[in-house]
Amino acid sequence: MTPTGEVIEAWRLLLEAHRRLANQLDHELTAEHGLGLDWYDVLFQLNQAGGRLRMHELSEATMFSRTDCTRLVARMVEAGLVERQKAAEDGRGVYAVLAPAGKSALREAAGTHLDGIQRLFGEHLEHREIDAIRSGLARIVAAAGNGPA
Amino acid sequence: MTPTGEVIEAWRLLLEAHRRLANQLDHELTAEHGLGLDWYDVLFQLNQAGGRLRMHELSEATMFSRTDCTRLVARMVEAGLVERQKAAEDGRGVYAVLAPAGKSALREAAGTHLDGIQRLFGEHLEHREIDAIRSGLARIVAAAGNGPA
DNA sequence: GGAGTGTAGTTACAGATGAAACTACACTGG
DNA sequence: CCAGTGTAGTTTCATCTGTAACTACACTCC
Repeated sequence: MTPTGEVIEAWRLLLEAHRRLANQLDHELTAEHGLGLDWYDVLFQLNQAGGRLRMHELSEATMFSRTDCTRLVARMVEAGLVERQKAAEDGRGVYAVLAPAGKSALREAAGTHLDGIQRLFGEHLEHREIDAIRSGLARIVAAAGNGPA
Repeated sequence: MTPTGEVIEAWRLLLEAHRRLANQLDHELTAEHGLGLDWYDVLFQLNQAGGRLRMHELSEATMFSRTDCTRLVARMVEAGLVERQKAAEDGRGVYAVLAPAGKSALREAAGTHLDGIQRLFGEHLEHREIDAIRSGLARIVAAAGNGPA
């Protein structure tokens, strides 16, 4: 039941790598485009989904709480990057819709961000390591999704 | 400069795995021992260091801000898990010292936590994947440590 | 030996955060 | 059709968080 030292080390490195890179990427994005990583993620997910998502779908896709999504979207509406649409088919529902300004903001920021990912992350990894990370973490994420708790 | 799709996928999986597992591990620790992951980390680092650390060393080891360390230690002193000692050799300095109650709390919580790491993380990884994660992320962390920013 | 610069730690402040309460609408069975 | 139960989203609240100012002490160099 107790993990080996290698497992613990791997987990600690994952924690540290995550914190360092997330901070760095967030700073870069904020400095160059006035966009936090959170806003980027919202724009990215909306774009991936074809331009709009129900609030709870956005919440799941971005891994932000529903509370956060409400506030995030509110501010991004202020900034003109996103619009809100009442769902016609469900009186309770609301769509977050990618606005044109949001789409162009995403396009601009994507360059910086992808660059950062390559420079801070991809560049240091051998191909077999990338594959190992993908396959291993995919299994972990899948297992955590169904988990008993 | 633009990362491959595999690199981006690896990065996204790292983000998702981190968030899911950190949440889950924190909940388990809180539920079973009334200890947050943050407190655990403080106790763990103090123990690793032989029982005491200067505040700024604790900050570096745990990756919490100095502000957080001040507050974290204050609360843990309240709870009797940690003690504060003025540094004799430096009038500005303060040591956070692992109290006996902290040591036993750590010992109890460690079982739960290591178990969780194995169950949620280690168990799903093949040995070669663990090695790849360790070597790759170690290089990344080292590079980020010196980074220009 | 004391002015200037640097470091350790705390505090004040402003903003972010999630859990839980709350509102509004949807569905189901009688 | 309407009570009961469930889901979508927002708001409230209590707490946490980092940045920047602040206090206190240390070191250096004249």
